[in-house]
Amino acid sequence: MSHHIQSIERAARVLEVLSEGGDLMGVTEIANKARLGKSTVHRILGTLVHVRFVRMDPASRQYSLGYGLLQLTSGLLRGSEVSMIALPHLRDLRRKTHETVTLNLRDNNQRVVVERLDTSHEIRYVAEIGWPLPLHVGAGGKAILAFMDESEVMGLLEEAKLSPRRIRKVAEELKEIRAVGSAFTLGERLPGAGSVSAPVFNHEGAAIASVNVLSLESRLSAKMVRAFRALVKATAMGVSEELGWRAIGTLERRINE
Amino acid sequence: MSHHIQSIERAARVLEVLSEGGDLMGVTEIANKARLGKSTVHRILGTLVHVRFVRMDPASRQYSLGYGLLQLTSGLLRGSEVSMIALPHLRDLRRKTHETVTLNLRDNNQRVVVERLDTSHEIRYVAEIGWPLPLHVGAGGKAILAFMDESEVMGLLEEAKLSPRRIRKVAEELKEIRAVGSAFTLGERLPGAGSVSAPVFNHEGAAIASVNVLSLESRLSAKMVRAFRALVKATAMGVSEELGWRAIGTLERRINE
DNA sequence: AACGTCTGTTCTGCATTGTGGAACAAGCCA
DNA sequence: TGGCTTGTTCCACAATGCAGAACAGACGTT
Repeated sequence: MSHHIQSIERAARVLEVLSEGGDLMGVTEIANKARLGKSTVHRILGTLVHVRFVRMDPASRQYSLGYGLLQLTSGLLRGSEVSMIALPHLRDLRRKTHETVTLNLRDNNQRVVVERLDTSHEIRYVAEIGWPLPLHVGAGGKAILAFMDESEVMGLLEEAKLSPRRIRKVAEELKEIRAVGSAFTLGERLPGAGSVSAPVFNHEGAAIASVNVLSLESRLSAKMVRAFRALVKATAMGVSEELGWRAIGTLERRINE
Repeated sequence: MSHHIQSIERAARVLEVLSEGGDLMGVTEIANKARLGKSTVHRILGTLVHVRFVRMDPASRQYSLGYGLLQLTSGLLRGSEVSMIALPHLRDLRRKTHETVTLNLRDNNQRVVVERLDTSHEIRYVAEIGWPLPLHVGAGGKAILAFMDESEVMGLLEEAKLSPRRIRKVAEELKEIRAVGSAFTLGERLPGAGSVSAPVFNHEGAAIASVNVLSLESRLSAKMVRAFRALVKATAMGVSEELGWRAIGTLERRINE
């Protein structure tokens, strides 16, 4: 059984620490936060600087993330077919809702925020680009979960160590989501926040993403939720169709499963 | 003399290959392009998947970049103070020019595209976010170079292995740029493309970035170039001032040096 | 269906490579 | 100047990652 390469895992730890720190950091500070030796971190930083993943300010000898990382992700971020197709639809959705709109992509047993258009409102819902979120918490996750294989969902929920009764509860919710075609949660991931979501299907009919409208409990009336549900569903369907998903029959078949 | 850590450099090579490939790739394909052994690449990929820098499609056993990288850069991209301050100004500039507008940040002896707002025109100028570009090629680089320390500039040009007469020519251009406060190049980096740029100064008066308007030779008249020069300069100055740069005197002093 | 030929994965002994403590150098503040 | 940081270098040891070859699946061609 080939174990993982130590130095690469450590380098990743260093990068994480650096990204959380935000500002410039010194070698010992990084070493402490990453729980590694000073000289080890020094050596790692040296090679990370060399490959431009980390940048060093020569004057203060402090480190921060480098632009080599940007170069890597530039392809990832806008290069993803789904993102590119979805973007105009998302803009449209924000214009209609005046709320923050996001696109989540499924990534194995989690979801990742890959696109975000901010509301013009003062108070904003937090959902940073790149952040991984669980599939079983929040509307954006459940919208995807609801259209995944039953067995896969169960395995995932058990792995997340939910109690049997919570699993039953989630299963109920997923059924409801399948029936309606959209998900709505209130304060599930963040207290005081509410979100409405609908799944995006690819050409094979797999739920690969979700379109979400994020708002605040205080701004949401029952009437608005109804309106958002319709808008989000329409948006997600628009994206799905452009991805080659044949709308007629498929969703209905799944809904009435 | 501590040399660089081999496995980290190799991991970086693998990530680069993956980012260039764009699509999903198999182990052997990656191994060939990175000039590494198959089993080595396999091991590296395993740990990169574990830290979420790489994602594996379990069905096809093919690899692509993972969203863990996005998480790292989300702070880098929009977190940069300069980017955040510049963005509204850039939007304004695009509205006025109807051309692609970019922001380049100086990164040691190169510059990096950190922000890009696309033109609505069909034909677009290519400048991907995250790409590193030389400082001595293109208006966006020269605008920065023109306001750097003379000795630093010379060292940089020699390191780039320019011939003495080319160095002289560039020095002439930089002088001209200092006199006017903006740079204009035609087809220097890309044939048929033209760009107009102006430097952004931080609170210490150092040229840390440039604002650029990118267009095509066929769309540019002398009159438009004049107009763009003024607009770009005004935009860059607006950003500089918000960064704490005191406009009065400083630029003029540098210009009349 | 059985074959050849691609894939990706696992194994194993060897030596290379990375490790970490301690020693060194360089700033900074009192 | 002295005592504290900090970042950097050194070096001997052994743990760690290496490469090649063997293994196992998946195609797809005949």
